[in-house]
Amino acid sequence: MKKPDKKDDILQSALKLLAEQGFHGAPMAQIAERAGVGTGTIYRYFKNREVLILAVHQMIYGEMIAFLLDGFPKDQPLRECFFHIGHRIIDFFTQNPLEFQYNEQFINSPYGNEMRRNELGKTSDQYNLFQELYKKGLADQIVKTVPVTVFLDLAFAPIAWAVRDHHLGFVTLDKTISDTIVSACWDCIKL
Amino acid sequence: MKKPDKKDDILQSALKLLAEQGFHGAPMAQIAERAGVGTGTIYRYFKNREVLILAVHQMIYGEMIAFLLDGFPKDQPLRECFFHIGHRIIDFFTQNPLEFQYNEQFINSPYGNEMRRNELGKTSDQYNLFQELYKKGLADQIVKTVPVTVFLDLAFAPIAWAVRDHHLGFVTLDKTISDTIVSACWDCIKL
Amino acid sequence: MKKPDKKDDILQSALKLLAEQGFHGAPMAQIAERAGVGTGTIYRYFKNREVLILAVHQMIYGEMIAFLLDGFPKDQPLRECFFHIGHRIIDFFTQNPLEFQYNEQFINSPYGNEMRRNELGKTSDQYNLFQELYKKGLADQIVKTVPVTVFLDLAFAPIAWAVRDHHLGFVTLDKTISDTIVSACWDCIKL
Amino acid sequence: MKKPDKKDDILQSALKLLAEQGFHGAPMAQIAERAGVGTGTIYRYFKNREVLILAVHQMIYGEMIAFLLDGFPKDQPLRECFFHIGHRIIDFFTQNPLEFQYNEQFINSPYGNEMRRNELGKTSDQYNLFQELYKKGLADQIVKTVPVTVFLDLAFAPIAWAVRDHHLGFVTLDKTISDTIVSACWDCIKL
DNA sequence: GATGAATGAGCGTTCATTCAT
DNA sequence: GATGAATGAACGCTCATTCAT
Repeated sequence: MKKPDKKDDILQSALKLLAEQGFHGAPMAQIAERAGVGTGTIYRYFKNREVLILAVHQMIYGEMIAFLLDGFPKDQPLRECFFHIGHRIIDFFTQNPLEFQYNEQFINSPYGNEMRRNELGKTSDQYNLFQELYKKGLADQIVKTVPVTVFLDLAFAPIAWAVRDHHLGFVTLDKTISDTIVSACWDCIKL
Repeated sequence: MKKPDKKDDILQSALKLLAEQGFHGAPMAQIAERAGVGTGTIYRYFKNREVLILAVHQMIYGEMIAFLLDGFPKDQPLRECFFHIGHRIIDFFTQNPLEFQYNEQFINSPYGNEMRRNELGKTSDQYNLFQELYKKGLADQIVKTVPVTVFLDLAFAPIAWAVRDHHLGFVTLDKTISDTIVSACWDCIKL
Repeated sequence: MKKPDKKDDILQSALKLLAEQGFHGAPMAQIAERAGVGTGTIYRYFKNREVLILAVHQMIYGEMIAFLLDGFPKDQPLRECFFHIGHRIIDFFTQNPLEFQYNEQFINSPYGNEMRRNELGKTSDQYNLFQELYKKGLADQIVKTVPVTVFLDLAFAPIAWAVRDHHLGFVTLDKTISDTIVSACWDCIKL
Repeated sequence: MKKPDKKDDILQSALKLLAEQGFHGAPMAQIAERAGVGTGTIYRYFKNREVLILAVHQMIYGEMIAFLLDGFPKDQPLRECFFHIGHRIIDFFTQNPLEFQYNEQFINSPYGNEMRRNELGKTSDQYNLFQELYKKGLADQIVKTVPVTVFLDLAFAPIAWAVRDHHLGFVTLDKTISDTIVSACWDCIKL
C-alpha cells in the first residue's frame, strides 16, 4: 500500500528551497526534483507557482497555530495567556528556522500584502485566537484601548523582530532574554 | 530651464517601481523608460541592479535621518527624544508611502540583512542616532537592560508594524493613535 | 518515421552557422532556429555556449580520426603511413568545408589553445595517432630529431594552409598537387 | 608644439588590447581610454571598428615587412635569401608577442578571410617580396614547381606554427631549433 | 495520474556608434 | 577638432508552464 502523499512532499520541498534560496531562487523544476516528483506533477496539485507559495504559507500558519494552542492556559488570567502565546511564538520560530525564513519573505512579498488585504474583513480561524485575547483584555479593562490591529502590533512586533535578530545572529534568545522581551511586550499593551 | 539630472530621475523611477512592484517585479528597462532614459543609461550611473537598489535605499535613509533630526530636542530628557523620534518616524513613513514600501522590502531582503550585519559593529552616522538613545537610557538607568538590537526591536517594531497597517488601510494613524503607540513603545523600553 | 534527435540537429546547426559566421557571429537563438528547436532547448543538451562549441569540435575530431584511420597501412613503412595520413587529411577537409572552417577557428581560439595544452601530456586517443608516427620515425631514425610539437608543425602545417587556400579558391587540390604537397611535407620531416 | 599623434596612440592601444583580450574582448571605449582620447575620437580616424582592426593589421604587416627586408641579402643565392626571411619571421614574431597574437586572431577572423580574398589578384607591395623569392627559385630551377600560393604554404606554414607553439610554451625557439625548422622548410620547397 | 522534454517570453547587461556641446 | 554621455538593439541564459506520451 503505497501512500505517495506527493502533495505533502512538494510542500515540504517548496518550504525548504524557497526558505533557503528565496522566493525567486528556487525554480519549479528544482522543487519538483527535491520532492522526488516530475516537474509537471506540481501542477496537478497546485495551479501555479503563486498557489504553491500560498499553500506553503497556509501550512506553516496552521502548524504555528496548533503549536500556540498546545498547552494554552484557557481559563487563566489574560497575562498568563499572553505570556504563553509570546513564548510559544518565540519557541516555534526559533525551533523552525525554515518556517521562520519562509514567513519573513512571505509577509513582505506581494503575496503577503495581498493576502493580508483579503483577510481584512474576514475572521479567519487563526485570527480568532488573537482577537480573543484582545476582547478579553478590553472586557477586563487591563489593556490599552486601541484598534485590534494596533493591539497586535504592540503585542507581537517586538517578538517578531527579536526572532529575526536571533536568526541573523545578532542576539541569542535564551530563556532569560525571551522573558524580558515578552514581559516588555506585556508592558506595551497593558494599561 | 530643464536640468535633467538623469541620475536622480533614475533613482526616483526605481524607488517608485521597485516599491510598487517588488524588487523582482520591475525590469531595468521599465525603470529606464519611466525615468525617460535609455536602458543603457542606468548602467552609467549604477554598476548593476544591485547597486541601484542599494543606492535607492541610501537615498531613503538619508532623507529619513534628516527628517528625524529636524527639530530633535537634543538637550531634553530621553523621554522627549524618544517621543520625537517615534513621531517623526511615523510622520515620515506615513507621508512617504513609496519610501515605506521600499524600506519594508529592503529590510527583509538579502541586501538589507547584509547591510545590518555590516552596520552592527560600525558607527555609521545613521545608526549613531539610535545607539545614542540607547546609551543615554542605560546610563541614566531609565531603560531596560537588554542588548542594543533588542532595545531597538522593543522601541520601534510596533511603530513599523503600525505604519504598515496604516498603509494597508487597517487603521489610520492620526495624532491620537500615534500618541498611544509611541507612548506604548516607551512603556515597552522603560524600566 | 521521424526521429528528431534534437541534440544532433543542434550540433549540425551549430557547426554550419559557427563555421560560416564565426564563433562570435551566430547567436544561440539563430542556432536554435536553424535546428528547428526552441532557444531553451539547446540548454537541455549543452550547459552553455562554450560547451556547445567544444561539443561540435569533439564531433568533428571524432569524424576526422575515423576517416584518417580508415585504410591506415598499419604495418607498412612509416613513409606509407605518413602519406596515407597526409592525403586523408586533405581529403577530409577538402570534402568537408564546414568542418574545415570550424576547425580553423577553433584551433586559434582560447578553447583550442586550452585543449591543446591539456592534450600535450595526456595520451588522448586522437593524439596517439600522431605521436605514434613520431615515435616510430625517431626509433627508425628516419625523421629529424625535433620536439614532437615541432615535428607536427613540420609535417602538417603546409597541408593545413594548402587546404585553406583551396577553400579560398587560391588553388585546387587535385591529386597531383596533393601528392606534391604531401611529398614536400615528407621531405620536411625526413632526415 | 604638441604633436598629439592621436591616430598612432589609438593604433597602439588597439593592438595591445585586441591582442591581449581578443577581438571581441576589447570595447571601443576601453581602447580609447588606454589611448588617452575620448571614445568618439576614434571615429574621427577610423570609420568604425572593422576599419580600425584592419588598420592595425596593416600597421603590423608594414613593420614586419620592414623587419624582413632589413639586412636582406639581395644578391646572394636564393637559399641565403630564404634563410634570412625565415629567421627574421621567427625573430619578429618571437620578439613581438602582441603583434603575433594579433596576427593569429586576424588571420582566422572573417576580416582576415575577406582581406585575403580581396588581395587575390592584386600584387600588394608586401606580397611582392615573397613572390620575388618564388620567381627567382623557379627561374633557377631549384624549387619545386607548384603554384605560388602553395609555395608559400610549404615555405612558411611550419614556421608560423612553430612560433605559435613558442608563444604557447610548447617549445622554445632558440637558435638551434630555429635553424632546424628553417632548414626543414628549405627541404620542403627545394627540388 | 505522472512525467520531463520542449518552449519562448523575458531578464540583466554590454557596447558600437552618434551627436550636442 | 575632441569629447563622453546617451542610446537601444542584441546577446546569453533562465524558468514557469504545457502537453504528448
